[in-house]
Amino acid sequence: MIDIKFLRENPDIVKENIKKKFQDHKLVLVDEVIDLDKKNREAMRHGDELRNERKTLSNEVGNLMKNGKKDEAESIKAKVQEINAELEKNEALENQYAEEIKARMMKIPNIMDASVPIGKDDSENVENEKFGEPLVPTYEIPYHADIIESLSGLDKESAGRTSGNGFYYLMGDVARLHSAMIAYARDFMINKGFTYCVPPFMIRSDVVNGVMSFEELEAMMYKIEGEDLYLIGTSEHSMIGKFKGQIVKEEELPICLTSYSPCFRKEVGSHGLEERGLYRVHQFEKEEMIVICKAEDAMDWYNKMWSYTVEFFRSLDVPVRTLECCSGDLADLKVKSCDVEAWSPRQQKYFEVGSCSTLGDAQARRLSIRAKGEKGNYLVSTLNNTVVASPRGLIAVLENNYQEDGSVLIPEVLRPYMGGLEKMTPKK
RNA sequence: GGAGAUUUACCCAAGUGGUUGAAGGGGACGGUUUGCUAAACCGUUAGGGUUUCGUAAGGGGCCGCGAGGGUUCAAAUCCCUCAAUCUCCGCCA
Repeated sequence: MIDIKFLRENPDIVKENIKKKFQDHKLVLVDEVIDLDKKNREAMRHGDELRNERKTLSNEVGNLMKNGKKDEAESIKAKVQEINAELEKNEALENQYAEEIKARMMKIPNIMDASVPIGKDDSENVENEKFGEPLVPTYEIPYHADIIESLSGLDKESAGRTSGNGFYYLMGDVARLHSAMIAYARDFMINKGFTYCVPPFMIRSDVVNGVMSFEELEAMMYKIEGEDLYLIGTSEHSMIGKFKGQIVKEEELPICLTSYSPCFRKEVGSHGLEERGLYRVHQFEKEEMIVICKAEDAMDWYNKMWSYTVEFFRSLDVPVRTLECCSGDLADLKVKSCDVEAWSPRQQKYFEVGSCSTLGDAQARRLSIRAKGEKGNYLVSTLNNTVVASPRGLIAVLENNYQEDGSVLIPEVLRPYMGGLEKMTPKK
């Protein structure tokens, strides 16, 4: 959500930005908003006048009553009732304009950073940089679910019975490795100076509506029956929601938090669930990082944040690359975003394990998150990024550390979390 | 889950229908006094959103007493719904 003042003063920039995102059908929204905004301000001014008049006259009624001039008071009362009738009509108009403006503002995309590459869709995303040598082993790497099964680490059949498709039981050492990664990610971020946080795993509808659109909500969120609660799809929801309507002190910035949570997703979107694997599932666990900072520091943090994820995966001997979201693939709320992708030696290609975004002040405007500074209050910038999500991160580690004999080496940094175990070997 | 109490500014707190344009403390800040500090005294300290006038400095208007509705000529004050906090009971890891 961009600033309506900015739109008022720079309609051409807003339109140019829409064109760069190949959303030409939204161009008309800009002029509509300008027109509605004008009408709305007119209505507001009229309403203010009426309210002012009512206040003055009501006070007069009080004075007249005190002095026993009942008849005069009655005639003024009648006058105020007329004003109220008009005010009611006018307020309906004010509300209508405000709603129509908001509906359009929600659809107008955030102004992208100048560095975002122009492209129509995800096929035109741009590889920024590779980290680590993408190894092509001389032996075949099995499908990740088969690796996990060979290590007696997976039971999808039982999960199917208890919960249905998209769920899984992780078992034994593999389950432990999964938890080890999350725990290591937590400590990794704490060492970067982030504050660790375990947030609520359910949030109310007003928070959900603040962090995502209705369409996204329908596609992702599980609702608790009979309660005003949703299971979170990522801890970003509760972590950013934490600051909804708040004014933080400038000296507290930047706020750097790292949070653990399970994540629940309906995944009713285009891709759907995978039959066998653990790549796309209804439930996973994630270590997340969020930063709330001043606008001028946002780009520095953005670069630091994705590089933390790169560093994290490199410490697990997983080759990665960063893939920048092109204009057409960039979500409307974001200023700039890139995915961190891990190398899959089986598929000989990279796959997404994390996503780093800077949203400028758009999210803060929507949720009203401000900082109190010397020159007054201002909207903060918000950023979020994945440290690691598992099982997806688990897949990357298993494939990249798979040995010819079917065993899997445990990356050194994870061994302390595995009771010193160095290697997982198939039972048979 | 049940019963009761509470929610006003940085903190405490007065305020049950009409100069509340929100009292009074505390704290903070500024000043006087002072060799310095403290004390005392004086002063300042209600924000936030938005709109409008003005080149600007600045001045108006509207909203704002947990949130949202309602009653009324008029709401911090009366009514309803919701949320949070505290106490007790129940239940439970």
